[in-house]
Amino acid sequence: MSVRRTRQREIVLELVRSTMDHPTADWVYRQARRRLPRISLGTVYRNLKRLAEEGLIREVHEGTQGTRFDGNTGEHHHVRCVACGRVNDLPLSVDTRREEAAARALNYRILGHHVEIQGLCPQCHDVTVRNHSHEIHHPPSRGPSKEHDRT
Amino acid sequence: MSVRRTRQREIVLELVRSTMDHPTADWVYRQARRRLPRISLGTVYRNLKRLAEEGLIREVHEGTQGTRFDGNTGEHHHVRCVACGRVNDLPLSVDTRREEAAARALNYRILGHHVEIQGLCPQCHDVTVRNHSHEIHHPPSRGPSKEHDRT
DNA sequence: GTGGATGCAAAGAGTTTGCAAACTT
DNA sequence: AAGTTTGCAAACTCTTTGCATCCAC
Repeated sequence: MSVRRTRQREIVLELVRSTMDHPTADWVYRQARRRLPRISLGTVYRNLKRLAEEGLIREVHEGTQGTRFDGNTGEHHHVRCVACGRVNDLPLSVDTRREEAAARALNYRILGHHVEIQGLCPQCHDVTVRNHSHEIHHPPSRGPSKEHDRT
Repeated sequence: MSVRRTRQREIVLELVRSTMDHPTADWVYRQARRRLPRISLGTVYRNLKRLAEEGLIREVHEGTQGTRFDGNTGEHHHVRCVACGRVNDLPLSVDTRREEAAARALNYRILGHHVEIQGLCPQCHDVTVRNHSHEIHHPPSRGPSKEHDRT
């Protein structure tokens, strides 16, 4: 019933909090293995899920490249690169009162909201321009290029 | 190169447009089979993907229960039930200019935005209340109850 | 006729889970 | 000692793909 403090749990939390890159489970796994070579992917998933349930980290869905995790649990929103899947924080807040009123009118009980801006990150934009692609305004829904790996 | 008009493509598009329920690929498949018993799930996926690329329908991600499709391509936002995954449209628009300015400051090229309100739909709210669960404010990230199937 | 689209089955991601052993309290 | 958590591997879900056949143009 109670939460136990294990090295794996500690490392997973530390890693998610260590970066603003909204890492995927796999990234956390690969990093964690550098400090705890025997850690398993299943354990990483279990810890991520639990930490999110406890509210210590946040899950970020949207995009098809798998769930991402966010160590910043304060109120903020996201920009997502439609090409590589990268996510960055946006500190400002939006007024969603009208949406929430509309949702209430549908008899929803409102719990929260999330704003996501979609775009091309600097790197992907450069690539697109360099290839003088015609697809700037119709980028593929699944990222063609792997995300520029930051470690 | 050119798009061919096939019965499968027609039916998939019709089905996605026929409902405001933001169906999953599987729902479209099950419905389509009633009219075209030999249609395959692969074909449904291929058509959904293509129709989305062509802009005739829209993909809605977020939530872990798989991608959903939206026949309404006009500007609007969504409420999602965190318990059953159901999605409804919200007609109003939000002012995201400040977010977009922030994204631009990060050198993103902005392509669009999406606002999602999270909540409990009427049915799931009722269930939660009836069970006097303690989890109203911490609902599980993966829906426990299957979405109330509307055919 | 020709190239795109389909059905089928197999393969791929990403994520979850059962179980015995290991560890936390 | 009691009960959690782990590692491992198998299982699952959702989605994509290879390929021979089929069909729209």
